[in-house]
Amino acid sequence: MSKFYITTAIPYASQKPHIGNTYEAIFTDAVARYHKLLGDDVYFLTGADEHGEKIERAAEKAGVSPQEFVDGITAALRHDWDVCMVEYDDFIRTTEPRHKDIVKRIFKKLYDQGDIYKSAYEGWYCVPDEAFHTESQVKKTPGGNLCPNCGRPVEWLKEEAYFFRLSAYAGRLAAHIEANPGFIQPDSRKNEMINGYIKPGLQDFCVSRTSFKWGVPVEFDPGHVMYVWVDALSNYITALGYDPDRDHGELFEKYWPCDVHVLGKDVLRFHTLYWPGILMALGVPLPGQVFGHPWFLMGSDKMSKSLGNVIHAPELVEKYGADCTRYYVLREMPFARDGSITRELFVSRCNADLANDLGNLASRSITMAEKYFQGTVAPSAVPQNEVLDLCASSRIKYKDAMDKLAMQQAVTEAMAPVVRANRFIDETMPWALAKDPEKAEDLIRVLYTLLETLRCASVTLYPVMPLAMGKLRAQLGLPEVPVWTEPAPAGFTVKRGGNLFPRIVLDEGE
RNA sequence: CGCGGGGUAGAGCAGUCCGGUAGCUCGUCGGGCUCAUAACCCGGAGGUCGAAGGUUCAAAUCCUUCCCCCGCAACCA
Repeated sequence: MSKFYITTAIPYASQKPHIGNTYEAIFTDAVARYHKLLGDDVYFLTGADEHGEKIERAAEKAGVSPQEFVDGITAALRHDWDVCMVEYDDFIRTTEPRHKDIVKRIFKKLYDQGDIYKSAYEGWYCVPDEAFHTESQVKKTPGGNLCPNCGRPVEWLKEEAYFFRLSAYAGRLAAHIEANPGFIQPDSRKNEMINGYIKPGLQDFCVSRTSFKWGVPVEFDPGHVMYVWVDALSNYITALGYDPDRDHGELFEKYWPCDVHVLGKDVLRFHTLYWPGILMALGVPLPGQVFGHPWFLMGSDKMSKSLGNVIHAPELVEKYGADCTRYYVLREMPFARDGSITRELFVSRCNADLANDLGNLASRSITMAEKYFQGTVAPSAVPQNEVLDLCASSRIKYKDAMDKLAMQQAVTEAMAPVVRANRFIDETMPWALAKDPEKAEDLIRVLYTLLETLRCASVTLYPVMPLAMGKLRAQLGLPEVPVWTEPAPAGFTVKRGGNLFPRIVLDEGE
């Protein structure tokens, strides 16, 4: 049994979660459950990034304190994770003392050893937007430079700030990426990191601000609070009890280095450049893999509040259930390209795959087992045939895909035997076999094949749909929670329950 | 000449690395079956594979040029 430590990025608690944040949590949960299935000792961390200027301002606007504000957002996050069956081992909030105390000491240590130094941040500043812009970002006009966002004039400002000396680690980082092809996934993103950032030369990045207060204070320099990077990224080790000065906690010793950081492609840069830089400076081993997942598009448009096309996971869960929601997002998101979600696609996918193929296969198979054998199918010998061969080969392909985090491929593989089994019923016509007493043995083999196919699917699809697969397994007379090495049973004793996946019928106007 | 991804049947995609009768899912049309959740199974129709040129016996696939869409562009959650 090997250990497996996996994390999501910690969503920024400035607004309620949308399907993108939830997707990440579901994906990570599915990978974690897959490793539990294999028998690994899994630790799954998620949390919330609760500091920063945006939150400070959002709270002010809402008329509450920043802490009250993030309490509300984080409660919403945890609620969404819960209804989506995301079972994490720990949820870390960057406002918790256990995090802040350690982050302060990490910052101090990095400062003391010269990896963090004081300098000034200069740039074009838009006063109304309260935002800095680079030379290349501002719009140059004869009348002066303008803000790229609002079009108002910007002014050159200088702000005292601390910087992390990332440039000092560029060589080691490039070598590490070179030597570990799996470190950054997918490959297209890795190339982007190398060509876009490392080759042109890594620059030091800003780790403190004086323009807002809602953050972890830099204790040796009042007026400065930590800017996101050191604060937020450190959550992956502070949650495990990392301590820069003393012995680390038991969890850290057991689970670090992290096996996989799962995060959105938008923050891949910070996790593959900044974070390893910080870890190198601390003398802590680097994570095994950083996976930047793509995004969900609303049809072909970017999901955004201003377009008013944001989908929230709990809505889908309430209407169609956690299993369908999880199945859709995991089945529909490609490995390296953006996925698409609309109500129509959702309903179509769930009906076709879950209600028609999987649910219906379970329904017709179990019904026949009860009808022809009073629920007990015990073959004299385990049959061998094309369908069971496919179960075996799909299982191998599923595992390969899962190990590469190619979830869409894995789910498709898991479904292949289900599709084949439906055809098998038409080919063998068990209802005809049932009328001929001499064909009793054939009928047993057919039904055993069907039930065994369902069992195989209940194993591979368990990480995707834990609730429904648990129910299916109960109907098949199996323990609700499967293990990867579960042998094919000598026979089945089944009991029909309700439909696993009722067909979704859209109401008028939906 | 900024970087990356994409343009294949009504919709969504695979195939492109390693050229050889253009495939999958949904939809649609026709048929079959009756175990099942109006589900399942079989078959048909539907594509000049973004455009042009080149290499080749043969190009969605290789080369050149161009057009269009999307994302990123260094302190951005």
